[in-house]
Amino acid sequence: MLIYKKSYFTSGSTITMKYFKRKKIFSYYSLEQNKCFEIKSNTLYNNNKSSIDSENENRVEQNAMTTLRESKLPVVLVQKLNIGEKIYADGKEVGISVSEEDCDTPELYVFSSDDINSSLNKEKEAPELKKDKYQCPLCTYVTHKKGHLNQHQLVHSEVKLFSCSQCSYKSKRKNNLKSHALRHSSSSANLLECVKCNFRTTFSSQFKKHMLQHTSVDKLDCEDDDYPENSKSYVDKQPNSENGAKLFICSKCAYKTKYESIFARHMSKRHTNIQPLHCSECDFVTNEKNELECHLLKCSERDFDIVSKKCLNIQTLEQSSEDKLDFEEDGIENHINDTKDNKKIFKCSKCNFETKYGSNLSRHMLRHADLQPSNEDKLDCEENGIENQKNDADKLSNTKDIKKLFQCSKCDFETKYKKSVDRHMSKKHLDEPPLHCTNVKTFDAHLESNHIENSDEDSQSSGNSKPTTDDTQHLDTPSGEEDLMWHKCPHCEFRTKKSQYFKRHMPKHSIFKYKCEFCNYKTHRKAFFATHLKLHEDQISFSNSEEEVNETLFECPDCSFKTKRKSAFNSHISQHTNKTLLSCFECDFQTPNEDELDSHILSHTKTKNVERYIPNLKSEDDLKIPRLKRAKVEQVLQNENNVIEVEEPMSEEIRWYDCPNCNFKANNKRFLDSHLRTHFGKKSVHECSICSYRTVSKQNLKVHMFKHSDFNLKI
DNA sequence: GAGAAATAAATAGTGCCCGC
DNA sequence: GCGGGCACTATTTATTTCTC
Repeated sequence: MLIYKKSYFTSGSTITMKYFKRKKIFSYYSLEQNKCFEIKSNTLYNNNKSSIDSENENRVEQNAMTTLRESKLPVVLVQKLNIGEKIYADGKEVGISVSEEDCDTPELYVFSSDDINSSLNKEKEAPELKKDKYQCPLCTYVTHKKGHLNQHQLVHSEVKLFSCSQCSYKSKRKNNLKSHALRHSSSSANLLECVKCNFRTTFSSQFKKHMLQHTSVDKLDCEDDDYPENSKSYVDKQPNSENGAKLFICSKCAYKTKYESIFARHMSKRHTNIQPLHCSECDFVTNEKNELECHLLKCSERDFDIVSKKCLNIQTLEQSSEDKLDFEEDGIENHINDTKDNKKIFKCSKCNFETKYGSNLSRHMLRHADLQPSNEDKLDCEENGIENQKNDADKLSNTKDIKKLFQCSKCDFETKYKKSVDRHMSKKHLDEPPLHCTNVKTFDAHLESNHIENSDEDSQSSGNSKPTTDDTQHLDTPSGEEDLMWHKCPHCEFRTKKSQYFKRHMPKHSIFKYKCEFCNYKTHRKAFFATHLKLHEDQISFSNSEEEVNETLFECPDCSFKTKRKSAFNSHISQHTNKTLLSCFECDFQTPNEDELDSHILSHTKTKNVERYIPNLKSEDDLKIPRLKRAKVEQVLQNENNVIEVEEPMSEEIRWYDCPNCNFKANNKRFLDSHLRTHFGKKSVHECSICSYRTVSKQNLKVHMFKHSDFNLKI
């Protein structure tokens, strides 16, 4: 998915602008207008993968230049970055170094000019709301110091200029890199050890936090009193010399300066017992009057913000009618309580699992990654996924009632498990007649005829529709009693007091009208589908390309990436593995997996001459060709003529191994296992001896085997 | 398998100080 | 007095560990 990136630097008076190949637009941030701009490029790349040639690239630059100039925006292209190059603007060094990684992308350009400088000058005034107050143009951050604003604006930049020399860590800020560097330092000088327990850390903040656990801890904030008792009182002026220049050296600390006035200020600020100024609102103390004034202003604003934000939260809850609608369905009271208490609930998008800890949710999600769900569970997950998407859109996903129960539609039975409801239904209500509408034979038939086919997703999704007379006369309670009766879905745990919401829900159990071509997502609502399609924006942008589309859905075992294109999948996988992609000589097929390449090449070998693959045989290592091809080469070498048509590999006698998770077929079990690792990662696969079930988890296999034992018992 | 807490690490806000 | 940088620290996020 394309991310709308913007980078903004004030320290170097430069602006970075990124070119998005797929969208064919330039994106940059305008200081003058305080917003991001997109500029379309007139030059279209070919669909061929290697089409970004230098000629096209230059044309894109020229077009961008022209567009920029015509737009009269304060940006002029200086140059495209190359690795290791310094950046100059109008003959002057701009003063920003860009890491090699960022330079290495052809999409990154740097712009600077006098216009920008003038804009920056304006920027000095523009964000200044009033004296000593600066606001970030990209967010709501406000500070009273320009330096802090500069530092803050690194948050909006993606460039990490400070790299750790010992690992891959990069930081936007030098001081954070310094903190990080302590991780690599094993010297005891940086290690803080608790004298009352075995706790050790290199972080002073964590050390202090730890020490608070020892209730009898002594005063910790005593840095200012740390001077040795036997140290003599400071000497006001202690001139010394360094390289011939006079130096004023502080006897109380390591400070030294060649300026007498500055030395005097240092001594007065750092080593004199002047009366500190206290904030009346908090514990803040300072020696400087202007600092106190600055703090007081901030302190009062902070209190106001806290109050206003709380009010805003409640107001927001009450404002949106659509939100209100969903609150009713999901439990508005719990939502409000959770919001007020600021208790975050992490919910699994594939099942009903909920936890207060994000880490536990991450761990739980591994279960879904390990095992392919059964059809029934898959449906449940999809439905929950739809609900969650809806809730995400309404920012309610984390605020639903923790005790979400499955309820019997015919009695008060409730349980946490859907299967328990099914079991309950089969035992308790199997003989009972189905729910009847007053006007139709069966409840389901009634729903189908009156509430599914006639439903209009678009109008419902807008939230403006009102229940028809037909709706209310059937499912609602008599006039005036609507809010007293729950409408319970017979297929799931959903229930609502509003017939219109019930009507909107029921089509979920009908045939899904909208099916995503990029993943398994299905929905009956057009609005949801449109929202979902945004997840595949990048893939959609390629929908008209000539790239071959595979019907199989490829899912990354390491993240949530999904795609129908094997090439895209392999390209993505290589990001995790950092492996070099192996290319097929015959087509554009690429894979980091040698076995998979072998398997793929079989599709070409039907009528191909081996010489095409191995034009000049040397040694196997030198050739670095897949094993399968090497085997074929050996056959060729045994032939006297050294030129032979490759044997037909697609023989009917070959046994094919089908992947249970996709349409992949292999004529070699090893290839299938290799392929299965694309579903399960690099873990070993455990197979069921009775059926085709396969999993990477030994424990899962054990659980699975109970199914067969259960089956045997029934027999 | 999951709840809960501890620990580690990254990130960002800000007080403080210094050079000019 | 201003701008910039450093250092401290609170907060957030990720990982590990203990326990049931």
